[in-house]
Amino acid sequence: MSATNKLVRTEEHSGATCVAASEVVALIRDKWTILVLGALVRKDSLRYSEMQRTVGGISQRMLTLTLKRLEENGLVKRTIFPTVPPRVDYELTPLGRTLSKPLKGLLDWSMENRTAMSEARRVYAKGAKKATSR
Amino acid sequence: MSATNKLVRTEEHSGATCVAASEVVALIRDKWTILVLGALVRKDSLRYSEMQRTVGGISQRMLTLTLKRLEENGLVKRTIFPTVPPRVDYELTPLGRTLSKPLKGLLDWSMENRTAMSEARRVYAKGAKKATSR
DNA sequence: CGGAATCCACGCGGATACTG
DNA sequence: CAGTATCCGCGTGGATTCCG
Repeated sequence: MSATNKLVRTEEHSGATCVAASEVVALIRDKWTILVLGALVRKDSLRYSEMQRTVGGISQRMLTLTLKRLEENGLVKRTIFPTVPPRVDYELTPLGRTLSKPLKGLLDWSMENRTAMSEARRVYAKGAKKATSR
Repeated sequence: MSATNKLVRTEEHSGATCVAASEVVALIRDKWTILVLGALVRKDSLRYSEMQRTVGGISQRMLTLTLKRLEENGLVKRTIFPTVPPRVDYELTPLGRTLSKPLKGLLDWSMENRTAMSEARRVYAKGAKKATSR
C-alpha cells in the first residue's frame, strides 16, 4: 500500500487534490475495502465470521488484512471479547461513518449509471468493429 | 477488469449495492483512472501529450489503456484530428461529468480527513507496541 | 472462532523499442 | 505526436496449514 502512495506522490505538480487523494485511493484500491465498509454500513456491527459470510468470497487472509488496515487508519473499531471460543466485533468509528457518505455517493452513482456504462460498451464494441474493417 | 468483476459477482447474496459497485470500483482501482479523470475535470480538454504531462509519471502504455477503458465505458470522449502530425483530444462525456461529483466528494473527504487518518495510525502504532510487549 | 504464517500463481503496470 | 508491441519484475491476493 505504501508503494502506491510513494509513486503517486512522485508527481506533486499534478495538483494537491491528487496527492491528498492517494491515501484514500490506496485504501479503496485494496479490492475488498469497499465491500467490507459497505457491509459495516449496512449491518452496523459484525463479527469476523459474519463479515466473511456477508462479504462473500473473501479469504481469511484478505479479510484480516483489510480489517487491520481499516482499523489502523481509524475507520474501523475492533472489539475483542475474551470468551471461549473468542469473539471479535467490528464496527465503524465516527470517522469511518463520515466516510460512508461520500462512499455512498459513489456507490449510488454506480447503481444509477451502470446500465448507461454497459450500453456505452456495446456501442463502443460496434464502432470498433466498423473502424477495423475499413 | 473483467476478472475482478467476475469474482465480485460470485457473491450476489451480499447485497445488490456491492455487485453494482464492482464496475466503478474496478474502474477506479486501475491506479491511474482517478488521476486521469481529475485532470479532465480541472483542464476540461486535453490532448494525449498534455495529459501525460499533467498526470505526471504515467507511461504511454498506462495512459493509453486507462483512456481506452474510460472511453469504452462512455466516460471520456475521444476526438481525432486527421492532421500531420496527428492530434487527439480527450474530454469528459456528460456521463463522465456526472461522475465527477461523487468522485469529488470522495477526494474532498480525503483532503479533510487525512490528518485524522495519519493521527489514527500514530495512535495505533503505539497501542500495537504495548500489546506486543505484554 | 479468529486469526497468523507460508507458499505461489497471475495480472498489473513499468521500461523500452518500434510504427503510422 | 500518438500510439502499439514485447518483455518482465513485483506486488496483490488466493489456498492451505497451523496456532491460542
